[in-house]
Amino acid sequence: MAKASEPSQRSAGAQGVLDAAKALFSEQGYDAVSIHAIAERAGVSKANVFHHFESKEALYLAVLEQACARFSELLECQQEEGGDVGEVVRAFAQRHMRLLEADEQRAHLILRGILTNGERLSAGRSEAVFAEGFLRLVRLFSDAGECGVLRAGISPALPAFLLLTGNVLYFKLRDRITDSAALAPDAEHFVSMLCDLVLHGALRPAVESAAG
Amino acid sequence: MAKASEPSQRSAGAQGVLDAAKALFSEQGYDAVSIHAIAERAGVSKANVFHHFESKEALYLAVLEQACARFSELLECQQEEGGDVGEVVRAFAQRHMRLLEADEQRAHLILRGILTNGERLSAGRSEAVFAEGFLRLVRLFSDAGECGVLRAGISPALPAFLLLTGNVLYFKLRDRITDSAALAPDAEHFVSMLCDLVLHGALRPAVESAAG
DNA sequence: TCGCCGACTGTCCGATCGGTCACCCATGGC
DNA sequence: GCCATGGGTGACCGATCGGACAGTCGGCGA
Repeated sequence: MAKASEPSQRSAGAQGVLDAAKALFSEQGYDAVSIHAIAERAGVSKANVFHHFESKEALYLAVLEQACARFSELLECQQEEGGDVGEVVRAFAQRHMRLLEADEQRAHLILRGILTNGERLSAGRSEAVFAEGFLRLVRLFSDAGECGVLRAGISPALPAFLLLTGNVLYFKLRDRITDSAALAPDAEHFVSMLCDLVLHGALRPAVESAAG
Repeated sequence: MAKASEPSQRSAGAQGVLDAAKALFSEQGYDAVSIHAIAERAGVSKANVFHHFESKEALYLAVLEQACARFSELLECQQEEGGDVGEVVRAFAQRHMRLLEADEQRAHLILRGILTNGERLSAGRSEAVFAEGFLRLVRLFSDAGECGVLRAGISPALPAFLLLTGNVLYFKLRDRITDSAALAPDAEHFVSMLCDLVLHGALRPAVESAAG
């Protein structure tokens, strides 16, 4: 039995099950999805699901693991080089948003793990991948703070928090706000405006205006 | 049978069921909670639950309805009087956060309805109560914008969005961030800092500095 | 050619799900 | 005394849940 051991190199059948599970879990959540539904979507028998994964929970964790792995990988592969703080932050935020949009199933899956208070199913992996991006951004602002670029009384964690959560909640809620008070025509505009506001609110005037 | 008709004046037994359901739904979600568990927690039989509520879904909606009603009521009872835009916004944000903290079960219940993409169970009521606060805040900034107080290129919806979602996500995530990059010592400090950053980022320099 | 092994399936299981039903019992107006 | 009524209950229902098991099939190395 292959079961849950090596995360790499799944057989075609196992990957099919994994893909079906990813789609269903991401849009309905753990409890609302039955093994039967996953098997049906994958075009295999229910028993086959248990052949590849030793339990429903193991399958869910495998789905989450794969989603987080790919997300972390993409987030990490590009290193921001030094330069203007504002530009680096803008680039990071845009990349983060594009990463959310690139695979909506993956994004919803990870966010679900974070937002549903880890009430069950460790999901610590989701938190880790979120924390990873968060801490990198915090460090960016923290360094800026040591150079005296931050306004007084602003914790470096706050702008980082606002940028990430702003992106995330825009991503989750955008199709339910459009009607009345429109936020932005599209995600890219939103991120641009968000960075503008946050940077202007967090950096000292001289530095910020010099930054553009 | 009383069943689901008048939202007002439940019998003691029915309210006991409602309270038990509220506690369980808020911390585990709809699917993960069984009628048996609710009945056990309320100290009544399972059949009794169906005596008071015609189905699990009706019970859930009743719980949500009561939670939203109380939240809306509290949000609405205090009218902000005119004056300094910054002060009004600060007062609103602090009140919003206190409302979240006053009843964590209620808050988690409403947020769950919003954040789990309404994948089932209308939950439109949660969205409405969220939208209510959001639109009021947007109008505030929108009026400010017409007076030329907003910086150019800033949509009035953006600072409103940031304040509300900032509060909400701080409320949901605070106990999982404390370790490394601390955001703020407590909720009140967080809201204060958040308002400072958002107002400074959204308002024109002259106005903002005059506002304190 | 045979035997092995992994992918895959049909069928069954006990548990639990949401929900129904007949019934009990205390109360109170007549 | 009597009956109507509403809160409350235990026993039970069919459906579905996650999971177990025995067995089939096809490819591959010896």
